[in-house]
Amino acid sequence: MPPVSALQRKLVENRSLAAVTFPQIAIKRSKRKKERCLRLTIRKPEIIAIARRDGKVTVEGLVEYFNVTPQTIRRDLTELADSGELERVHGGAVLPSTTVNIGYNERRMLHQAAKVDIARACAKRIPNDCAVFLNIGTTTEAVATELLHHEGLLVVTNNVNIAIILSACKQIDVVVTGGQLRRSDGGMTGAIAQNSIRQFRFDHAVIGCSALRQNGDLMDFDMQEVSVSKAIIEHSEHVTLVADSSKFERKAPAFVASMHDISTIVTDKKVPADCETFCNVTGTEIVYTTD
Amino acid sequence: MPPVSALQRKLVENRSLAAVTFPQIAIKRSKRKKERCLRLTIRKPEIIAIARRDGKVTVEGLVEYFNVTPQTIRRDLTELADSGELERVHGGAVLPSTTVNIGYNERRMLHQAAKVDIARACAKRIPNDCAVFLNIGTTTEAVATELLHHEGLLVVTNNVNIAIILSACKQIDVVVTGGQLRRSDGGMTGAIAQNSIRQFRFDHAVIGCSALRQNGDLMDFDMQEVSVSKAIIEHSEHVTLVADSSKFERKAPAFVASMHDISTIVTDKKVPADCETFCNVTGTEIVYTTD
DNA sequence: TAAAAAATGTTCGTTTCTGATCGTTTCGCG
DNA sequence: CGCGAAACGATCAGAAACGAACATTTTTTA
Repeated sequence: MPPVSALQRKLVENRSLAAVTFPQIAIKRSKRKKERCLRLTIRKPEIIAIARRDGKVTVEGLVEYFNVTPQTIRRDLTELADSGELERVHGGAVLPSTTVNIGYNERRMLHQAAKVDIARACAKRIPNDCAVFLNIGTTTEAVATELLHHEGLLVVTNNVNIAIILSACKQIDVVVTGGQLRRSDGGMTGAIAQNSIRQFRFDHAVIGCSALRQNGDLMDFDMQEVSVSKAIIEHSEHVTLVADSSKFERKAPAFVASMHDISTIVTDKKVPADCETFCNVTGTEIVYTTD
Repeated sequence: MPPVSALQRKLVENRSLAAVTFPQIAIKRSKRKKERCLRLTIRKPEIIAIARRDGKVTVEGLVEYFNVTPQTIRRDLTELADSGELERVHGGAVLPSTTVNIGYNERRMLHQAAKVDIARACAKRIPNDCAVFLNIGTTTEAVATELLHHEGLLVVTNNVNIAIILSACKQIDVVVTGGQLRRSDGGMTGAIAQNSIRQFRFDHAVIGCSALRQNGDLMDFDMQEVSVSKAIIEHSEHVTLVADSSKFERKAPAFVASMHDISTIVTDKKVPADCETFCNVTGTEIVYTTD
């Protein structure tokens, strides 16, 4: 028996030989490889069901259950992982529940330094003993952290993360609006949230947005959030927009509010000239953290 | 056919030869080795789930649970700590202090074993595809963890911890009632909570209580919570009380409900004779976890 | 019915994980 | 404060799992 290295060489030779002799075959091969043909096996739905029930599946267990070889199960799991329905691990697969939280944590890190600066500047402008609303968003979460040393605040929020952050502080009364919980960012929206907001009048509201257009319009990705933001603005005396400069370059589909509604913008870099002009017209104060 | 060991030896020889001949390659190799590649183990998600449920995990306990060596568990915990999902302590790991209230964590440990059993029994009796309410309480939180693998649930809760626990699961819609946030246990009460509850009709409600009197009256420490519980009972078809046996010996001032209102009690030890008699009268089913 | 395609089984080299060992650090107790 | 025990981290060999290529079986389709 020849050593393996010789075998490998031989295999390589054979392959290249085939390619040379029958190029059409080689082409077919590569084509088939490129086509991501997903196999429709009877096992897949059942595998997912088992994974949902148990939180995980093992190759070994599925081999026994379906009475097929491990290789077949691996193929199934690999494809389920490719399509994002499961997460592959050594020896099996698990539900991909963790991925959501990780995504949010990473997003939270983005522009972290700028956000902290913005949050600090924003918190400094909020006095003690008043009623504040904090909206969804990573920047508003940063504001919550900076508010921890204020006194006599009543903070209302529709962000479950903010609720947790502020629950550490005895000096602050926290009210949660309630509503449909959004996994991606811990936000609560919907009719319940709006109804709760309508029962208050806020001295200060701190809101974020997904994007800020040149003409000063606040835009967002989520329609649900729009109606909540509108309710907030309606019931607040002073509205502060916290937005790091990355928001100037982004686009988002849903109109939330115009600059008329905003009392103060806190940001880290020079806003676009058009937007600044608009702020002058509407009397919106611009606060830069870099001062 | 050469034995595998011979093959491996040959490979090793080749590698070390390469290392001698081209030292720069050896350096590359070692660099690559230093890169922390995270292992994809099937245990990690389960470890996190256990940590969320119990507030902590021990190396010893996990060794027994997974039937692997302490070294392997340590590796898992180290990596979970590196990625920030747990916090490493001597002998095990705990939830990161940011996610959960510290004093509350300790209370969560109390009667943990009984609570998990009760939660499991309770979750087993809740079908898929229905509307469920989960009230304040450490035992109801344990129920939430056990519900993670249900499908098609709408869960409404006035407990911010439960909202966080369930937000990990894509299969479950979570609605938060909102209300005044209580620092001590993450509960939300008050008019907002009650109003939200009134907008639903629940197939199942899971509630806890601070104490259970001999005559079957459910008692609580907090007046605020009483009106919320009343609203829950009013709007639920099936009400399950989860109460570990320590509740039988406690006293609490506020009357929440009588046994008439409860469909099922899930508990770990024999309820007092008087109470049992009362359950027979009211038709309340008693489920013991020790069965 | 035969060819083609898909699914499954088989083999083999490679990667990754696990358990064992050893030296070091931390914890608990006197 | 010091000591012993337990827990810890690094390292390495062996084992298990893995993926790629190929062979075989089953299903589809022309």
